[in-house]
Amino acid sequence: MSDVFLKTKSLINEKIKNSLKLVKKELGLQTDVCDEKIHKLDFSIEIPFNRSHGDFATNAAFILAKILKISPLKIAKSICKNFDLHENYFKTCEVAGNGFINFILSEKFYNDVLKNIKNKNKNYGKSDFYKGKKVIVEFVSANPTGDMHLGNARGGSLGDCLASVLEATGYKVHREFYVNDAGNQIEKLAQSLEARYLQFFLGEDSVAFPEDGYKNYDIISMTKEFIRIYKNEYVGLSSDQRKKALLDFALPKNVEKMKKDLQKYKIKYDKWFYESDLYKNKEIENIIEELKLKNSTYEEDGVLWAKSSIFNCEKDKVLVRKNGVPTYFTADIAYHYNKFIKRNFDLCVNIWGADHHGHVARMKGAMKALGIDEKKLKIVIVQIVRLVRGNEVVRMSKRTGKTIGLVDLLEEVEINEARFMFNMLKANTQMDFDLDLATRKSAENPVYYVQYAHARICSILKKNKKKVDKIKKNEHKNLELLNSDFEKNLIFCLAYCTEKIINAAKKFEPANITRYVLDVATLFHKFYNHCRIEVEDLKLMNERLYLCLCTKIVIKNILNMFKIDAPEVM
RNA sequence: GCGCCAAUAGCUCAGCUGGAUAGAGCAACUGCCUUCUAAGCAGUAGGCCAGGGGUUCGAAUCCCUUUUGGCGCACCA
Repeated sequence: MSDVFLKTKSLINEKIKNSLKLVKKELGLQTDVCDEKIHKLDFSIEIPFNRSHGDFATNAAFILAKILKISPLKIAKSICKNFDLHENYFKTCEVAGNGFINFILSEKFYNDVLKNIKNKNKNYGKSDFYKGKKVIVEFVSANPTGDMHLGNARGGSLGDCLASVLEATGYKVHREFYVNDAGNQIEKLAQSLEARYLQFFLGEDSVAFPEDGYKNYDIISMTKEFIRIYKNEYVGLSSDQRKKALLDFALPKNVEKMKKDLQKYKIKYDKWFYESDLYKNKEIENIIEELKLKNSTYEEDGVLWAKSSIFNCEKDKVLVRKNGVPTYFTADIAYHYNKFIKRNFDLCVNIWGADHHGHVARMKGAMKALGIDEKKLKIVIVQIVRLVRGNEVVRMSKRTGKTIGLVDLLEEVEINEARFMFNMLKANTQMDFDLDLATRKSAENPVYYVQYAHARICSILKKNKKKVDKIKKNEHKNLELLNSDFEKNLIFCLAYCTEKIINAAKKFEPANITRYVLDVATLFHKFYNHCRIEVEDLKLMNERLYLCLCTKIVIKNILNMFKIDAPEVM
């Protein structure tokens, strides 16, 4: 059974178009005038802000007025008169003063919505909108040179939830972490490790620490671990041998740590893609050749430059340095070429921190230069996040004294809250993560609000288990008793779950879903407070239990999608 | 200086491809537990959608401009 809500919307479009022959005749026009233009139209079907206007409203008359050059009001009246209301979800079709056309839905609509939810159960909300297209979502991709920061925590929660949203709309989703284990910053890491290693044996003063090296504590403890095993056997060897040994030791450990830390956020990747493989497989060499062939580069003073005109950036960018080492940009181009051409993804989604936004245009430019449709590369920019306790900005971890990072956050906040809070706001909104709020176990904390609704439902369903079991088995035909605004509003809200998820996927905004599930919880709490479920009228009681059951399915599906617990008891 | 992103209630934010009287949560004030979970509900109050122009039947939304903030502008990643 297809989604009732989506079906209803497309029915409105269809039926309006069907009515147009009669409408035109009535208005004294040729019946086929402007047919071609009209055929292409997609009228906007909206849920009116003020629901007393109706359940759906369309601006069709305004759009048609422009084309047919007749007043919207006249057109709207005629459409309403000729709109076929029979045997479907519409009860009435009315014209508002200015030309909007409002529809009120019939019992059958509400009936079918609940039936649909019950039947689809765990699959309710999912669709095949994107029909199995392959998408790769690359997120976090932090440098393996130190701890992950708060931005990574936000990007991680967001990327993982976004991936789930895309999955729910029929995409075949691949989650990936790009490990920058090559290039400049790794050389820097090697030099830092080497310096610490030599300092240990030769004394701090006799070995200079690289000026822009990594000074953090991890480097020292990592070196110490290395020394515990290999002692001083690398002191006398060549620098290259020493650095290689140190890197071979440290990098896998760093990557392992990142894996473990991200798992605490319930994030699991399908693949950890190593930049170094691009070098090993000569993909970087190849991409340079490819770009040269496409005439998007030029050489000057031993440096290979990307032409700004082609790469869509202000200045020309370096692809290969004077010393022969390709830049990060070049590796990234090769990486994306790999995603699109070698692995054949239909869509690549990257979650980047706001500090990388300057990279967006030229990356898209690079795709264009390679003949890849740049629209297939979607880059979601995540704005910075600050940690706040009340009015105070929190910078340091109490325990470690260092900048608070991805792991530190989970020492204060539960994973449920972290995932929920990070997905409350649009990616592009700067965010203050309020520790006070997130740790508060009260109504102000939105996670609890939603979970509480779920637990409440579970409690009442459990109490009436026998009845509920029957409801699950039986076919419900008439739900005419669920006729209060509280009940109808709730059902209506449950109805557009699938559309919400599709829209969230279209806009790459999982936050839309977080807010949606909050709406569901709100409407449930209202319903619960106004409509007693355990009433004497058994027929009514059954219908209300049925509504509870369906609400539970929706809330649970969404919390599951975001890997947030849906407790049965609170 | 150039570029990207933003500016909506006291605070944090929604507001779809332009649509009807600009919404929610928090904070403030008032009420509701002998009845299914009060981690809940009902109500009151709160706005020149940063300022100014334009586009049209219609603008918080689109275009231009000014102001303010965040972030970028490496042979770093």
